[in-house]
Amino acid sequence: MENIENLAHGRGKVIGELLRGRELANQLRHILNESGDIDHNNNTDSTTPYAENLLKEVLMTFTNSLLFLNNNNLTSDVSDAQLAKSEDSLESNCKSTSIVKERRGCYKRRKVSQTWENESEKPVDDGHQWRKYGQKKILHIDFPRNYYRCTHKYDQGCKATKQVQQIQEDPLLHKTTYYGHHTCSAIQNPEIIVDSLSPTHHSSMFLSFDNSFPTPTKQDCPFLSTSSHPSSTSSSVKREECKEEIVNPPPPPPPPSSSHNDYLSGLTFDDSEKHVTLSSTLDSHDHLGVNISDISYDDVLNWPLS
DNA sequence: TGAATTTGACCTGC
DNA sequence: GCAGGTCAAATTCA
Repeated sequence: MENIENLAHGRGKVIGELLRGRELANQLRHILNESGDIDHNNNTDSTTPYAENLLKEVLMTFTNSLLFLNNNNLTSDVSDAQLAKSEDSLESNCKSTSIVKERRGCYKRRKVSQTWENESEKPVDDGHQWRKYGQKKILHIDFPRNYYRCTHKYDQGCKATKQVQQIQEDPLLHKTTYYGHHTCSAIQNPEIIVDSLSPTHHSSMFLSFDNSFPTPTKQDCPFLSTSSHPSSTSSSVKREECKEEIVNPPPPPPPPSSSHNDYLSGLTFDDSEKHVTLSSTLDSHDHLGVNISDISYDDVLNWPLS
């Protein structure tokens, strides 16, 4: 038992380090972008493709490592059906809304849910809008735990919540635990512009963002969806599709609206083929072949892993 | 003035 | 009975 806890703790550390590495690489990319070393629109410097490829490889290494760890980190102990069942039983206890009003606190307490965690030096902006609904002092922990729910809990019935806890051993670190998945269709500022069709970069994907690091506002853009829709060539259309599909945030639990759940067991990029191949631990039909023109490279790089 | 946060009370699971 | 999760009134903020 203790070994398991140690393993989990060690993996958390590794994930934290990888996240930091990816973050630093992103910062480097941002700096290069600002200095003009990587100019996707006016790329005449012969060193630029090399630097860019290096950055891509670094970021890909971090991402793949995180994916691998994350794939083993998801704690979906209970099926959606079981969750629904338990929720139904709880709902049945709340007879009517009038009673609920009288019985303050008649709520669905989360018993076991699908969770995933993230540690970062500061609370991460995962692109979703959260509203704080509680703060609690936890036993033997100096720092209070903050409770957040999705802003669209009531207007869209989004059940996603998260808890943010400063880590006692390292107060600079914040551990964010996510519960449930977003069913709302609102994501902030997913300014993803896909420029994969650049004639001078037929084997690369180029992206630019209106938003600047470290705001990871596109994390939940679900390139893991089956992308059954026709490929889009317009970046604005791409953004809309992202908004439409954020009901399926990648690493987290399987979305209810998708027949293709996204517990990845593997992910490979093939620039020459412009394809991202996603392997799922689920049924064979869940193996996804997704045209890269539908997927932004940085969607992968900014997943809320761990 | 509406939205977000704070905070004590309430409720559930163990 | 205790600890933790959620509610909702009060308060603060933009």
